[in-house]
Amino acid sequence: MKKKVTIHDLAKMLNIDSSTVSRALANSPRVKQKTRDLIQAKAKELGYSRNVVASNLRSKRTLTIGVVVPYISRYFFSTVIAGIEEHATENGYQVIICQSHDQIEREQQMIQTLLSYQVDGLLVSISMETENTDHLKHVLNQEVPLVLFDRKCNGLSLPTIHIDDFQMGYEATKHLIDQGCRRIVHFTGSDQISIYHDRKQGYCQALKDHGLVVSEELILTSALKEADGKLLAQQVLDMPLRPDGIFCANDLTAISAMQLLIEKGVKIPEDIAFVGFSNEPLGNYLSPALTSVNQNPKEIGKVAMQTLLGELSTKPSPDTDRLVPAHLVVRASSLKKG
Amino acid sequence: MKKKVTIHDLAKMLNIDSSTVSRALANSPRVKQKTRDLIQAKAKELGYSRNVVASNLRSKRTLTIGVVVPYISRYFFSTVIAGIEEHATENGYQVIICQSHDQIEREQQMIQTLLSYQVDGLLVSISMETENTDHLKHVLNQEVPLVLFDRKCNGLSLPTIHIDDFQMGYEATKHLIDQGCRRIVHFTGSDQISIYHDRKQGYCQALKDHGLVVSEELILTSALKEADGKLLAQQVLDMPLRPDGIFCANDLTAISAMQLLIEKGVKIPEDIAFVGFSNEPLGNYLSPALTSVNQNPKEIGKVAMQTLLGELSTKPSPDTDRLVPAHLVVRASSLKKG
DNA sequence: CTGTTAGCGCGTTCAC
DNA sequence: GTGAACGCGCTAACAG
Repeated sequence: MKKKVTIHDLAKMLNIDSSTVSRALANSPRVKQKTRDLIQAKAKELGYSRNVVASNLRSKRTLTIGVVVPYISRYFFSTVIAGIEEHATENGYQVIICQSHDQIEREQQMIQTLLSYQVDGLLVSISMETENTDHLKHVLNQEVPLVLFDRKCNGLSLPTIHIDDFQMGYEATKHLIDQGCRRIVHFTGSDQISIYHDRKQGYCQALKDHGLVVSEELILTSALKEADGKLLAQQVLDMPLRPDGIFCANDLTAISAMQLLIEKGVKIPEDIAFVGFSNEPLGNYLSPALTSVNQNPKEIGKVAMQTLLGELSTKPSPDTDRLVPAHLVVRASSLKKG
Repeated sequence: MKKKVTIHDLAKMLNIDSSTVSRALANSPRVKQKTRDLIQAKAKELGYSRNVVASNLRSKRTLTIGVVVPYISRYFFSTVIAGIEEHATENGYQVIICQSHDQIEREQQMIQTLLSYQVDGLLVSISMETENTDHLKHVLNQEVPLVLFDRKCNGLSLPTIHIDDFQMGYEATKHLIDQGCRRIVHFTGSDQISIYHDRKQGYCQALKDHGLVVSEELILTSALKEADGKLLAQQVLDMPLRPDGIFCANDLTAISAMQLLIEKGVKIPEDIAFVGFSNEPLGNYLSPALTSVNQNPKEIGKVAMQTLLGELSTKPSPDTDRLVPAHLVVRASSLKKG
């Protein structure tokens, strides 16, 4: 019913110029306090609301940032987004969220769309498929700040927020060793993907540091999809010499692997101890026998947004990477008694 | 580096008018195929990308819809959003997502912001606190289509997407009765909130239809926060006559209630059978003893978006509510053997 | 088929 | 302190 009220409407009613109204609404000190109050009162009275689209066009900033993640409904990502969103809102920024479905083509298209929306900055967790980085370079050419999180990008030097994957791989493995495990399997993903690469390196280093040998047949590589968990677990059960520990570099896979083990009557951690990555709230409930690496997704989101805000204000980006502290969540019932 | 290319740049280079360029890029048949091709080729060559903000200002539509949910990181909502997003993208719409944190104040503010962004439509799951609906009326006054999902709004007649809560409450309770339960507790929320009201009605009706009495002391009301689960479960254990079935009208609460029961050594379903609401992937993993109502969140998102698209094209909104089919997920291990 | 004109609503000069 | 004028990039309306 009510037509949209513009600053011109307000101006006419008060017999002043629209630019004054504009300034008053922006609380500019260049307009007398009295007229400011008057204008703001009238604005509220008429239910005026600023047309952000017009404002954006003129001011060439949208106070909007774009976020691209593989899947919004994965707990890790939705929690990262919650962190981003909270911190963004506090700083007056809006957030537009897109899913890439882990497909580079969609990722490229979404980023292009976000750019055409004139977003002020971009927060991206690149897809598993992403090897070609032309679309990311394109973003930089447009001088739009870009911060990555979770997944690092090989070719390009970009600020990236992630946990210390090497360190956590090391700690996870050390935990198993401390529990008395001597034959520890590692489920990993493509070595091209740096998070998996690094976690594996941490695993290897921990073994070496504790006088254990790194054996290739204990390192099982897969796409780490949910279904892979059961396949991998079965592979472990079929091994002639049964392993006594598993470190899985991925959350979904860890869960489904544990499922199979439990179904098959394997006692965890007595028969095989298990360390996975966190998939809260699953990790909280699923199995008290699951030790996991808590990646702190909300914190990752917060730090990512902070970093982007930094880029937004000052051009120089000194630090390339920022590590978010992660830690092992060990439950009493996940400890071997022996 | 590269400055942003505008249609004027293209126009000058090709010695034609900018409006022709505009039409060509919109693939309007009013431009000769040949010049269209020429222009589009040049556009691609120079890396032109339409300034959507300017376009929106002029065309008075943003092809953007706003979504407001209590918490983005809850599985139910993030999955609804995934459904919305998929269907929106397919139809050329962008999605902006906001969290209300279940606070009416934030909800009002977010909706106001989205309106100032000139969104073409709004999809809202109202907060638990929402009783005053002025801000929703305001949306309608602005003639912006508004569709609710999950939570219904009492005062206002608005298209709302939800499951058949009465029916599911009935089925859940009937399932317990069929398993041999005779003393069935119901965890419910505020009777003001229609989903809880309806689920409770279904519970009551099922009892009556099967010759059981509705007993007030078996109906436990709380805010249904996560922490309430444990409190409620303890209450059940403390009852002089121990119940043999529980129907919980909420996901988070169901999970934490089960947790406590399991901790206390209660055998589910042998001692007490349990039906909750789905919180996938939790429901899949947590406990094979948990029967739950699958609310089909992705489908809810899809239907919500469809409904909104309908409102977006044709003004009349005939149907006020749309029910999304839900169903009980019963696992073999959740059946009482007796 | 294409060009011309005139804004969309707001922010930013400049003068005053 | 305030107002007039202009332009952001694009598109609707009307010519021709």
